[in-house]
Amino acid sequence: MEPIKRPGGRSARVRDAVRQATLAELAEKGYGGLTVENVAERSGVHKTTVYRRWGSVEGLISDALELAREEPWPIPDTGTVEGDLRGVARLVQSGFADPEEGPVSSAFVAAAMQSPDAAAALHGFFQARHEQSALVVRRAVDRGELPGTVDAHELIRAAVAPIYYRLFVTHEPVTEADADRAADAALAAARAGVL
Amino acid sequence: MEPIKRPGGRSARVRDAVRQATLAELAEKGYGGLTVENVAERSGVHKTTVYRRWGSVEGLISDALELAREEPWPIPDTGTVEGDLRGVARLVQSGFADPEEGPVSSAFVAAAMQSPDAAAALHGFFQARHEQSALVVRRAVDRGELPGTVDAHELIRAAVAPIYYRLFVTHEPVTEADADRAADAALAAARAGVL
DNA sequence: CTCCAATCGCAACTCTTGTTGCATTAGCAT
DNA sequence: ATGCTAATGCAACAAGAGTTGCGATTGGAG
Repeated sequence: MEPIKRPGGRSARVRDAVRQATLAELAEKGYGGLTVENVAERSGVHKTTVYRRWGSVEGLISDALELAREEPWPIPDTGTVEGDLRGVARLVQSGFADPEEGPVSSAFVAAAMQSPDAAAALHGFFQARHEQSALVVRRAVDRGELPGTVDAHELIRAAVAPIYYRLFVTHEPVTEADADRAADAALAAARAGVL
Repeated sequence: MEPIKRPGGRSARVRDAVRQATLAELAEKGYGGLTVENVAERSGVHKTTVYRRWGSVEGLISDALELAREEPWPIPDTGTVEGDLRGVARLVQSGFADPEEGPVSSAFVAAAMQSPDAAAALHGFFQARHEQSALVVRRAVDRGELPGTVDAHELIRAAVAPIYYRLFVTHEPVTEADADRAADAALAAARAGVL
């Protein structure tokens, strides 16, 4: 017989405890302050077990990322592309500005830069996000606001990229106005037929 | 008398040796593989000295960043905004694709996510880059290709942001076509008066 | 109910990272 | 040349991260 998993057993409890502890630690201390040992202590799971199952800080984050991927996203539906796209951009901006959510999301990005596993997990995460966000574009095409030739994913990328650029590359402050401008610019490009 | 510096003395030699070793290590092993001890050994400087003057891996990178900031950038001059903007975007894309330069630049971004000092240094670096790149926009305005109301820095940001977004956030491959498209989209937005 | 395999807890250990006190050297001033 | 001071080298140490072998516990199968 094949090795059977024990979805409701101790393993699952341990896993949930570690995941929760990871997120709590991340929210408190950010990526730089995340330690395998701290997570172990906080979760009540022995450090050896955490090392064996997750291997490292990056492993912990990769695991947490797969959780985050499942959560649906409140895609805005304002009736116009302008409003919807701005809504998406603002969702990104406010998410990182939030003192609880921000450090966790930032940690995901940071971890992905140092671990191929985390990078793959983050790639999947954003693939899902882009897929969900594409709905905004499809609705716009249906309403005749945009030509059917628009590349939905590319439009979304252009709408949010400047926010991430400011946050993680140039380290400039990001305001709601910045989010709106990025969305508007992407939309203008799409209307011009470039995206 | 005030403490006098010794610009041509041993301190300067040590500093140069460490800087060079840092860049070499970064190019070889990337950010994750950069260690104070390795840099010390490679540079021939004792590890205690490196710890005292640079403090940590992030300190080493911050220092190297201030060097990189000085280096001028080959701003393209093709005669048209399209060409110039695409040139800037391609410069970014090819820089990160380069097996020598890429890991070093990526390390700068990674370090800035974990150290306020490195973040400040990177902020200054990009401020300088944006300033240099703005020349492309000013020329375009002079030629009448763009309205004088264009925000040069904002246009540059929009032109390169999608590249960084792909590289460091979504971890998608980045081609020359992607760079061109980002530049074109930014330009279309600027022409529409959004930037 | 009993047994068995997988998983976890535990303690001891190693290895790497970073620190500290002191001796030594190099560079600049006089 | 010579003395003074800052900077470096050195060795020993402290702290923390990660590993390993073994025994204990868990939860499912028969």
